[in-house]
Amino acid sequence: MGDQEREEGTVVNELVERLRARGWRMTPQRQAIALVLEGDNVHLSAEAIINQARESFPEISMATVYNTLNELVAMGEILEVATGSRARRFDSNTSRAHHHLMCNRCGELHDVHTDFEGPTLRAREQHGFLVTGFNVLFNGLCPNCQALS
Amino acid sequence: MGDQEREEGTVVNELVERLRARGWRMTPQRQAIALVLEGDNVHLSAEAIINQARESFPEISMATVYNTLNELVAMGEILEVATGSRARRFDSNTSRAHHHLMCNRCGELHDVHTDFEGPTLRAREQHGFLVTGFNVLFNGLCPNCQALS
DNA sequence: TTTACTGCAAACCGTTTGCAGTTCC
DNA sequence: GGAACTGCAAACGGTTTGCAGTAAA
Repeated sequence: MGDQEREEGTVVNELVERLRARGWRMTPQRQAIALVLEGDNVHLSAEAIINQARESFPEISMATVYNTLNELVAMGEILEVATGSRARRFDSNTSRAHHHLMCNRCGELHDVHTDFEGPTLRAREQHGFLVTGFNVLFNGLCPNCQALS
Repeated sequence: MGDQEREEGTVVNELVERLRARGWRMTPQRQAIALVLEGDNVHLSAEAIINQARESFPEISMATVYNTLNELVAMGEILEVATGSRARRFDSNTSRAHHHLMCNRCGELHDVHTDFEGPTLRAREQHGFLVTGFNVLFNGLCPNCQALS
């Protein structure tokens, strides 16, 4: 809170600028959401995004947040992480391909960058698919949860 | 249907035998579920499992299927695949570590086996986690969906 | 002024649960 | 006989939707 100061009602935020450039109407709701999504290691659930967005725009509704998140995903401005858990997790880091590390216990997520060029599937393992990419989900216990067990 | 014949009401199925050995009561419901899970490349949703189980035991209820699937996952007899989609997908292949290939369009899943020993995270990328494993999800278009687009 | 966007609240979907009744051992 | 299991149906949590009203451009 407060890292991003408002200047006469306008948020300084790269995502806001990109959305404006795409022709989006820049409502205070969308600015609040963009503010939450700013940063390098943001992997929030929709609920967490709503709660944080309410800090700068208390009246924002779930519907608006979900609508916005879905549009952002559709246009590639944010990513969805396949975690296997019930609630979706959104990742605002689209600038560089990366993978994820998740805590089995509390669900904490981190971006990770690996050395290798990535696994490739031999032709016989492709089952006729046109393979377009892959994601690696590392898992383990975060420092906090190690201490607890 | 019919690959696995009943012999005087008893299903011949390795999973059934393992569960019996674990002290499970072998109800017809559980046999029906085990029958569905038999095979090498089974990646069904709970709904699909219910529907297929009803072919051999029509009265089976959702509650029983979900209860059973959850217990099977908890005891490691089946795996859950993190696909990022809303409905869970269950994988009955626990005999050999493997990864998955999913169709972006229709959600079809395949087991895949990769050459490499797997990505490793340099210490600085572990963020203090105790890393216990990883899963790779390849994605692309299955043959069917390639033909459609 | 126009039409994109918002909030409400009800619906939705996959999953879980409490409980009374049944069945396996 | 008794504990383990089942089915029902209601509840749940996360997400989506229709629609009437509001506000950005």
